[in-house]
Amino acid sequence: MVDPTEPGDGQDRAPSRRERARAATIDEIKRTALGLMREQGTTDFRFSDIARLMGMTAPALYRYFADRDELLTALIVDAYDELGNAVAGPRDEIPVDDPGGRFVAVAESYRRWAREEPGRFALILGLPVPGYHAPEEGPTTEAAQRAMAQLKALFYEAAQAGMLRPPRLPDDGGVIGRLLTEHAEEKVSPIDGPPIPAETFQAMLHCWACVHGFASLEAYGHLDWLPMEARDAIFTSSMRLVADAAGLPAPRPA
Amino acid sequence: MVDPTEPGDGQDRAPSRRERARAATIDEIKRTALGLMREQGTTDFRFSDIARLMGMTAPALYRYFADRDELLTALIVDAYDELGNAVAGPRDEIPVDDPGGRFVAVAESYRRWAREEPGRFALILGLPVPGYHAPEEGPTTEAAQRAMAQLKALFYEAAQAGMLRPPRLPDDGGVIGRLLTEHAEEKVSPIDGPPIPAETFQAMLHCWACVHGFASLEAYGHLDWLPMEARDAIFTSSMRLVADAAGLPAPRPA
DNA sequence: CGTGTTTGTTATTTGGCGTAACACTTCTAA
DNA sequence: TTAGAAGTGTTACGCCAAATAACAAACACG
Repeated sequence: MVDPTEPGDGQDRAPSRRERARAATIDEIKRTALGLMREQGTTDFRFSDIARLMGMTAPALYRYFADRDELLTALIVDAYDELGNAVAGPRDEIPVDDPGGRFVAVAESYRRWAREEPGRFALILGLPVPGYHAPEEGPTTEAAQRAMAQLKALFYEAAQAGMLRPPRLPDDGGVIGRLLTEHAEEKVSPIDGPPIPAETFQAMLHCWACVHGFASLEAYGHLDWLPMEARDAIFTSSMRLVADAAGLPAPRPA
Repeated sequence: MVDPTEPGDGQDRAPSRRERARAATIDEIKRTALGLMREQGTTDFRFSDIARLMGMTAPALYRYFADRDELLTALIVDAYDELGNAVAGPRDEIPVDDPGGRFVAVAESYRRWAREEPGRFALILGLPVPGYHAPEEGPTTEAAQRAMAQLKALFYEAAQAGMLRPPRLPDDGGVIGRLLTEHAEEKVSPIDGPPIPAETFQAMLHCWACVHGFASLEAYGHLDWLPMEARDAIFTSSMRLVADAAGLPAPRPA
């Protein structure tokens, strides 16, 4: 049985010795694969290399993952979750009544994660790995939504607290608002909450695009010609600007 | 001889019949590879597939490219050049005294190119293809700078024409300006022109990051859940905002 | 027309993915 | 305690693509 679902019946009993060993092996495989990705700077890795590093032979890995795609799917889900955690952690260290500061925290940790994990960043937010076919409607999309929800939550809280000015973004004749409410109502709302105003949603996308642009340019080395200090300063400056444009109050100085 | 350099001596005589045939074959190989990339949506392609589509056998391709990396390098250089042309064309259809409009034209064509050519976009602005090792200081960096220069030129012209307000970006204590002038003087200036003020350079990076963020999110399908009209409207709105923040005048209505 | 170059071929090596068949360990139940 | 089932590993193998070697045909040019 390779299928990791259905751990018995519906009940979750204490994991047996074997189950623990299996989980540990799965974890070691994933960690080894990540190590290879980091080492060679690509999303490519060889089953045989993973096995060799673990002191096993390649075919043994197929006891744990049906094929390369299944391992990749697992890595993608993990990566989304970790990116989500990476931005949620620093965000939640800033008080809720400082949404500007919370946004800057999210932006900075998004960028840091991208820079520290370019391979995994490319895995989830770049072009799919050659030959990889994502499972339809699968766990990857859910994981992506969970990660995205961390940013949404920030704006939602700010709106709830009444700390969100109307954004500065032009919406000639309310076209965007109409389109968003017509076609994508359910996507616009964060999980478990009333809808964000369309204009705020638009502002959030603007912020995300800008953060993501910096993060991906930097992750792939396209800003290497700039000294790190300058990159830091420029990034922070840009983030303050987009936060302001989105209607967030200026971050409170720490 | 596979080495494409040294076409005789320094002189460029009329290309002989054989040279023309060779150039045509090289071109066909590249076009076939691009077709495969577009078709399968990845940066991966098989030499054997290219050869089959061309009615040849795989080893014949090695007469034209020493290995997969050499073909990739050629494709990367081409892609940079075409991206540069793709943004320069629409830009130059807008009058020089409308730099805001010229920026929007650049942004829109950058985005369109990314959406239409996600594979090539990933090739140049994403994570390197598995196993690919770029030649050091090679033709790829030069091509990248040529493409980037198209955006620089826009800001340079606007500054020359005195149509550039100081950007709205905060630079506390002029840290960014100092860093830029200290460390990256030559990179800040466009080719063949006096230096752009550091604050304008910063604004340009802000614009680029935002354009690139939208473009890459969309190219890899992360905005597919939004209807195209909404994406268009939101993108345009964001571009107007960043252009304004960068000190460009509002685009003149066509 | 003969010689050397270019461009193609087929045959072969190398290396990774994935499967098959088999061996050893561990858990479970009579 | 012990037989059998389930789980985990192994070696041997088939397949496919990259890249090289050795060879054959077409072409350019004296």
